[in-house]
Amino acid sequence: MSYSYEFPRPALTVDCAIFGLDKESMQLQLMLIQRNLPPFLGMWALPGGFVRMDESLEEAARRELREETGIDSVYLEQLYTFGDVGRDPRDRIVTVAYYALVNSCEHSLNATTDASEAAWFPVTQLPPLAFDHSRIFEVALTRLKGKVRYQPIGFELLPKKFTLTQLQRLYEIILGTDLDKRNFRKKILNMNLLVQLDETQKDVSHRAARLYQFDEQKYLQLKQMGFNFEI
Amino acid sequence: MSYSYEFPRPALTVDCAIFGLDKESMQLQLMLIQRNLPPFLGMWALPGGFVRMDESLEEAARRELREETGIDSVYLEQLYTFGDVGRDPRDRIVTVAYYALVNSCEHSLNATTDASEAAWFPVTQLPPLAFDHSRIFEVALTRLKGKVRYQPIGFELLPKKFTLTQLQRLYEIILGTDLDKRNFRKKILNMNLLVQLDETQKDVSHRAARLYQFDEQKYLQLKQMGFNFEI
DNA sequence: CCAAAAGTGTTGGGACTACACCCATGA
DNA sequence: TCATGGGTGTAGTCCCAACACTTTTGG
Repeated sequence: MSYSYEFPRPALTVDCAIFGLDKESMQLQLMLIQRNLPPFLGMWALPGGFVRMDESLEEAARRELREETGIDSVYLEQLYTFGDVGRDPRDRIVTVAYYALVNSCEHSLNATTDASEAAWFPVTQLPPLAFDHSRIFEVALTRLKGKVRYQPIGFELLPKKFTLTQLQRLYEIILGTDLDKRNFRKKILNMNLLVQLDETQKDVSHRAARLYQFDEQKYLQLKQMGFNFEI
Repeated sequence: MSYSYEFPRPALTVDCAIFGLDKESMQLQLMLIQRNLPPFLGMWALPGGFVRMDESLEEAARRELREETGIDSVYLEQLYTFGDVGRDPRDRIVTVAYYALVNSCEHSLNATTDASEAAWFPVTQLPPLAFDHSRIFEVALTRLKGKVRYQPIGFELLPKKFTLTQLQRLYEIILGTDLDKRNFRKKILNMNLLVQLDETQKDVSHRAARLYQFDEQKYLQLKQMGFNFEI
């Protein structure tokens, strides 16, 4: 192993695949920004940018998220690092991809401060993406589909208080299958991870559903005792 | 997003956590090399090195594996990218960590061509490691323990032909639990992923066990039909 | 009173766990 | 013949899937 300065260095960026859930259409959505610089000028891309020398990778991802979309403090997890030689036409650029889950699609976009256009797209109708960002998105979606089954990260896509039907719909959307209502409720309630609130839905024109909240503390306790979350 | 050359660049390396299985002791082992350059001169470290401009990350990992340990064509998977600011005392260095599974501890070391010392250590008795390599190892071991349950990667640690008892021991070692012999055999054979060979063990001083082989083709077929491997 | 979603139990089948003895082989 | 691991079946339990009707609320 030799010293670093003997070698030319690839540039290093972070990119974020940000997932949200649209309440109306109950569709999974991805946030994209429209590029205002070449290459791929005018095309849509994952938010991202160069890693600075004085910040960790996750710090860089959070900073870019904030700067480009106004999103702050969300679930964020490293996804994969993409470093094929030709993935950027100008230069050798390696990108550390993250994925993020946010719980209110509408809210976030108002906070956008950056000049570049940011918008949500249903994951089933994405525009062509710059660089290898389609590939990154696919890996992110696959990871989300896989992880949601054995880690309680789905809650990150819902508001703090939610109904069991919303939770079930969420899983149906992500997993792409229908779930039995009674079995789903039995299973999820038996886990003892949800606290039932003394509140109900408002403004619905039918019987209002009970609201629930995810109990992270209890989950951490149970996990240490060997409990396994599984949908 | 701006152009890359406006920014100073972190250096980029790859590091490999290489797991093997010692047949005699039936212990999980990690391959380390002894550093012959500062920093951490003389300490043990994961094999690794700088990523070149004309090779992908996985190519870099395979090249370092070959150069430093003589290991060629093994199961290799990207693990995680470590980029905390202070992880290298000299310079900002981001490393893309991989983990590898090899199926014959003994064999591999003879092929070592590099000057640096390479050796296997039981994962339960590792020496202090350079940089944040202990942390990388921990993440790798956690990943291995998690993944081995729902993906048939355990076979990568065994020779092509193996006995059911060897396979069971492997799982017991990695998962850290005892498994029931009859239940284990029923389960694994019911998956129809193993082909029974017309061969038996040699050179054992007791009844020789049947040899089996993992059928990758069948696994890929079954996976596409929605089959889920699970131990 | 109608529409729309909320909420609720039971049963059968399949999978998993626990468990103990005989067999083949080489020394 | 003995020591060592190889190889095998059954019964009880638990979990999961399948399945349909009544309740509440607002319009």
